[in-house]
Amino acid sequence: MPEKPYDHNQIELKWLARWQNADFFKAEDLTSRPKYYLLEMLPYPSGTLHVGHIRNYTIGDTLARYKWMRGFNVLHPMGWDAFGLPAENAAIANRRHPREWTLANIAYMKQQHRRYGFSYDWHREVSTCEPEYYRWNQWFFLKMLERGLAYRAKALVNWCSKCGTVLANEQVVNGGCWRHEDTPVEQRELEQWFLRITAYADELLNGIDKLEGGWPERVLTMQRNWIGRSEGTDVDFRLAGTGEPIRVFTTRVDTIFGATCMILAPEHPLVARLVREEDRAKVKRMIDDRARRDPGDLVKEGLPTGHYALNPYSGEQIPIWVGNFVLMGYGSGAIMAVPAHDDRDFEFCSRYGIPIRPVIRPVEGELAAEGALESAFVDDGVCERSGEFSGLPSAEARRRMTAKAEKEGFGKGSVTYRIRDWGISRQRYWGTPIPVVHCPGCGVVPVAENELPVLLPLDIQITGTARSPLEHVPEFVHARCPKCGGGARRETDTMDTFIDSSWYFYRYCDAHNDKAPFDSAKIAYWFPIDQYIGGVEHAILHLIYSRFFTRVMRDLGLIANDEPATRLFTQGMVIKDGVKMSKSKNNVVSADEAAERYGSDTARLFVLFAAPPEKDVDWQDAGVEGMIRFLGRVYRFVTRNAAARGGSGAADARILRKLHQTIRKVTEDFDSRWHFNTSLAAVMEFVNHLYAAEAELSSSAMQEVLEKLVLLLGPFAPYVAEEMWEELGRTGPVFKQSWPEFDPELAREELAEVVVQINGKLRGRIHLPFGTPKEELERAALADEKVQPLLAGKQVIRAITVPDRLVNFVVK
RNA sequence: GCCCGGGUGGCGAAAUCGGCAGACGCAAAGGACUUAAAAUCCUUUGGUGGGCAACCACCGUGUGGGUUCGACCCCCACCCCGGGCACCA
Repeated sequence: MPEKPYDHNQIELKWLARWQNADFFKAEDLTSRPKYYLLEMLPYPSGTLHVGHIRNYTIGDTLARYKWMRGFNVLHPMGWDAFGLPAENAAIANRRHPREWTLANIAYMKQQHRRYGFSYDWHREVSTCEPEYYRWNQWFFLKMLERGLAYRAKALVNWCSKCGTVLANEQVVNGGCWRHEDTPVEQRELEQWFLRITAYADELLNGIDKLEGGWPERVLTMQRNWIGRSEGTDVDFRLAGTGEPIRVFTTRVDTIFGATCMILAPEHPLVARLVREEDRAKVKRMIDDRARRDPGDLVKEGLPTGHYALNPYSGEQIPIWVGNFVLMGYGSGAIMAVPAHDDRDFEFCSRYGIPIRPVIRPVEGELAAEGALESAFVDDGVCERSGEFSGLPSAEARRRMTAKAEKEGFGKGSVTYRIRDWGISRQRYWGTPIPVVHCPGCGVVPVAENELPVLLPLDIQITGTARSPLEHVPEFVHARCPKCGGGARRETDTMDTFIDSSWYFYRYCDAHNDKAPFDSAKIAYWFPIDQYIGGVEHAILHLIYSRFFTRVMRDLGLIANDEPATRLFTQGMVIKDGVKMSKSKNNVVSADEAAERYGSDTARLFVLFAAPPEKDVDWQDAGVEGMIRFLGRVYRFVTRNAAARGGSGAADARILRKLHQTIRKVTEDFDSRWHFNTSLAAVMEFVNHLYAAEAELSSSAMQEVLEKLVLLLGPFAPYVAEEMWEELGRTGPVFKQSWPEFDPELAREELAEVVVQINGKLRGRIHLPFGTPKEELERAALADEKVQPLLAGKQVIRAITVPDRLVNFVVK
């Protein structure tokens, strides 16, 4: 049969049409077949996919197809993270409704997904901006409210006085408003909703140990640091004069005799009272300034209040300052400054001439003289000048000093976390309405469960002014109080979109349930996720929130698993010309362009072949050409040999061995580290061998080789594999065939190649049967014609032999 | 500043357990086919030196040390690149 040219467009469009309405990738709930839940992070529907997205989904799709071929019941869903600020910005810029804009983007991107042959079960598609989805956000919120996991508190927000609106953090550019860069952002205090993630801080931290091995180490490290557990001591100093307590948290209570001042965060509640009238403006400036600046280039500044605090251990009076580097959100918002033993305090106190008093000496060394330190001594050591605690090692002093505080009631041992409660209020339109009303009589009242969803009104003008766009919609704002039936004002804040993505993967298991977020039995079947794939940029927020939601849902009795996913894979980016693809750099390669020019099979192959999936890859057109060349090479070979009469058969054994070695290599890559670049290299190498042996293969060997080759390529290049499968006269989609097994006997080389070294340098190779005993190996190595002359006149001191691999002679 | 990654040909990379450095692909050069070109197929391709040649010798995985019969791989110090965190008391 004559070969056919590889026309990728014709092939891909043919199968695209055939697959359009097929239900190929439907996952079955609750079967006895082994399940495999494979998930890629759902995208924000920004408008169009580029080849960076394609890489992410190709990694997942290739694995999904392999698992199908391995007989798994694969759940491979896709959805849309469809709420969010860009839709609102687009509305302001183009006068297009966020919903309309979002839905159009989704429709377009879905076609792009199909064009690439991604094997999603579209029956389970989830779009987070639909009431069918977000009503369950509201439901979870109510459950958390009932359990005290949702609460209101005052918090600072970014405010632009020109827009008259709240700014999201990403709308703050260099300390100014994104639309009015000359207008500095101010900090305003607003009542906001929070979720009590800190209640789970310890559990989230301890759970990390169990993810070890399944999640990348650096993600786990980032999460540990983010939670930031510190053990220390709360100590109440007393305000001189009134005696009222001022609490500080310290991990180094052993240094407390060296405290030479106390510093309050500018937002600390006492500051308003203690600071002199004429300094109020300075404090306000400190607060705004900190919000605007990179924390890196903030210079430590302070302001004395003129008041004093009493150290409960020494009775000493120390001055109280306000300092811009003290954080209100951590500990109690007040610190004791021990400049001799803390770098930050050292810097601050040096600047303002506050005494620096060493009270810890190195274990082997002298206590530094007062004022003699060049920098803080921050290590543990031995306490000195510390009253009854002098002479104690730091750790012991901490224990005894904490015990004393507890006994005398001025403090206690304490654990503090860096992680804060999750502020979920957004003064935005395009998000999930928070389901509560504000009643003048009853206060904050939750909407009844059977009243959900609180629908986001669609008739709205988005102008970018006012506290929140929803405030302009009277029929939304005017509500009845569920408790007393009187008039009430509906909450106009919407939820952070991280809520949407914190539990969407549960919804995939039961996407159309209108009675509950999902059926728990289905979750029990599918969960936990076997493999989650996404960008490392979500290592902290999305993945911690998801772990938090999972635990809340477990405690609500809805699910049994503690963690959402047993394995996580973070893939690298696709870059172009050495930099990240972005619209502003004008170097974006669109998914459409790649598919039209090269075909989606080729694009898929390139992103897998260019580097292992965890590394960044540079999109290079020349490299892509190489992949289309390879597919053409395979395609022509298969088509011209599909019905060939067959040759001598002289190469049969050799090629079949190579075939089984190739199957082994590809299978091992799938089952271990997903280095598809080496899998594909092995297949290419095999094809190179086929070209060399084409005339020497018997017809039966050829048939077997062609069939297995097509199956091997199936997960990587689904279109051309399907076409070739048909050319071979076979029916049924490739991904429903069994993955080829390799036979270790057939894959084995006849003879082992044993390397001969002299003093570690390669000098020759000998070929011997596998399992040749050591002595014989050495005898053969000595007899080798290349080795022999080099050993003449030398004395062999030792021979190191690795069976079937190597002999190394150590000579003098 | 701290914590992770990483540094291998002209380029992307491979070497999975301390045992043949550079598989596979790109680019480049040469050849075959063609009126010609494209496409395709074949060959060569880490560096230096030598040989008409098959080939031979030496050097070579960021730098400098170390461990080892043997190091891209392990240890110590340093340089460079990328990422994350960054006043968390």
